[in-house]
Amino acid sequence: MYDVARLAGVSQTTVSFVVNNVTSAAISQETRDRVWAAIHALGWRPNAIARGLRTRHSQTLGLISDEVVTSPYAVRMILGAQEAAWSVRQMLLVVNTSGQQDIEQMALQFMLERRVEGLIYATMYHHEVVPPPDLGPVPMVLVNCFVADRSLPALIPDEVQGGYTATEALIRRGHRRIAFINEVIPMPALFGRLEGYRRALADYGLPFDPTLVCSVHSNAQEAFAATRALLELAERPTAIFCFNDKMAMGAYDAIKRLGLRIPHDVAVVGFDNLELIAAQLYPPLTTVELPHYEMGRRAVEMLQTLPAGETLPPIQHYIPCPLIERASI
Amino acid sequence: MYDVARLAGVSQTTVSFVVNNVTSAAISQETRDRVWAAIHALGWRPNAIARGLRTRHSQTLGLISDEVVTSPYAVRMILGAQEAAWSVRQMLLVVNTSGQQDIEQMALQFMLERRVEGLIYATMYHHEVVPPPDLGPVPMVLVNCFVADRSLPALIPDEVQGGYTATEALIRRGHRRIAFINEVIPMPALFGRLEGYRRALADYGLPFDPTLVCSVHSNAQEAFAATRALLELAERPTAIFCFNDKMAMGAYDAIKRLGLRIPHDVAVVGFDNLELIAAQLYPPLTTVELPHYEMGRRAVEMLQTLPAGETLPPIQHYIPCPLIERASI
DNA sequence: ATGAAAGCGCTAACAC
DNA sequence: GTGTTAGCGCTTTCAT
Repeated sequence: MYDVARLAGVSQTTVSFVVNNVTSAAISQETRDRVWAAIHALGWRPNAIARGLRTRHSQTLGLISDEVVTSPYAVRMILGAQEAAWSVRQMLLVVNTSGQQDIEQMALQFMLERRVEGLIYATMYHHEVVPPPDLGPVPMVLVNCFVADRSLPALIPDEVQGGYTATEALIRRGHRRIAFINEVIPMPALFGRLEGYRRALADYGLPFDPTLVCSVHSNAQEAFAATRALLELAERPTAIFCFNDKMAMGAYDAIKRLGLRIPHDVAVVGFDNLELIAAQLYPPLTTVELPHYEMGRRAVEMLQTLPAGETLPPIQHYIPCPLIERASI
Repeated sequence: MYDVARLAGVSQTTVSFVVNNVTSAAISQETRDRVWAAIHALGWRPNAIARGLRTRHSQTLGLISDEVVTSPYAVRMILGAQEAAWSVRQMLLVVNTSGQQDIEQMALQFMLERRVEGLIYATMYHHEVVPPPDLGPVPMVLVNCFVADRSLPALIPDEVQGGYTATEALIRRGHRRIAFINEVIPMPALFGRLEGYRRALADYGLPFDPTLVCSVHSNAQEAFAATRALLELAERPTAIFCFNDKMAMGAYDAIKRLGLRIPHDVAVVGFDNLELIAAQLYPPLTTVELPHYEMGRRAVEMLQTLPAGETLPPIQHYIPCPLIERASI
């Protein structure tokens, strides 16, 4: 910067002023031009580290995740966060902990040492977490997870609304016997989607029939068997709501194997909106989207709105899960 | 740090020495303990920004990608890069450009201002690129892409070997009429895999039959049609090598629709190893893996080995694509 | 309209 | 074994 100043025949202060467009001390246009010319001539680039030291702003956000970075389920979360950060000239420091506590702890330390101005703690699937306690002075927001006592702000999918939306879509198409193949491992998604399913049924005056609801592990194979069983029922369902798209994949196989057509004979709706599956299946799968992009985006947005030094209110934000209509209902 | 020093009754230098475990000036164990005690008492944490300014090391690597971050194809690349960086205490600054030149240019500037010590430029699929010219003094390695004149080091999948491996696996199972449903849009993967397919055939003394090779867009639907056509051939193939897993998904549908069984009647091998598809398909798909994790890992590894200030030799590294055996052949 | 000077929090010669 | 001191490259107050 001194070199630039010397070449432009001004003080280093002036260079700083023109680079940062400081308005309080108006520099003449002619001087500005000289300075910029010198900058380009020298190929000088400001040193963000030095600037950060001085301003006490790293312009950096930390993103700690368990597996989310590597899971196709949720990569859009990173995209949302990164694009939002980008729009306010911040950058994202990411580390994936593979679920290991020690890595998580160290990652947090590293980020705090780098003076990140906010932290996002994200998980691959919606569940309860216990993040490291010592966050120092930086605000943290949870994405796709929450702490037991709700003492940290969180952005989580509105599972109930998602289950409701899926079921309602089916009901609106005239289906009255709607099966639900649920996940079997207890998790918020399981309870929430089931609750949404029941509420939709109730709201439309349809009975809740326990024989139409089953629980299996969420993979194509178990869903295949479950679908088969469902379709062998005396009064078989005309529509199946699958806990996720992987299961819908198995359901498709079972339905086709029985010579039935989708959606003519049996309608199917999934959950997750995994492009790779939903769009490639035949017919393309109507499904409910997990709002990963939106959660990532809002996470950094929340971190922005924070008047320096303050802490975010521990609000649990339920983000809606929109229906993505394709051709399976 | 001054506060810590005062509390421990030593100079600030001593604190620095114990924090950084400086061996050149051995501090007595008793002093070390006092210093650490003070550090914990005060909850002090070193400021990596100040340290970076002084040492001129940011301990940071930049990762610029077009879509790779958001594509399930390649998220493992980030994992590989991040884990490797982690093991040498570096962190990753990531930005996804969505393919926009201006974002790319700015991202590069931002990273250079933050004094990243190395750059990784990655793309979603294997193709030629023109990265921004002004890299400043930092080394860059390309991942999953290359520049026309090969003037930048690159890590790319060995498509030829991948195609060869897939075909060979089929040949070893006794297949002699092996179809290949290739991609239609010209790209290295298309040419490489075809080349591998031909070489394997030749090496095993099998004739190359052009009627067994077709080109379609790489989606399930077109692969469905292509497979159908292939299976209606007078002398139909007993095995199909699909350009990618999405296409294998379509091939599965077509084979099953014709009442044929996999792999008994027709064997299938894919490419990409998209867990989501390959493992969920029934039967699970044998496929060739794109070495994303490995490319990410090696990229940061290469950046490490660089004696400060030097530039990486522009070697094009072809990373092998291993066969992932499941149950479709 | 521009410049002098005082740090931001740390590292690393060098001195004792 | 430990302390003194001089920066690293910037921003920003206060003078001029």
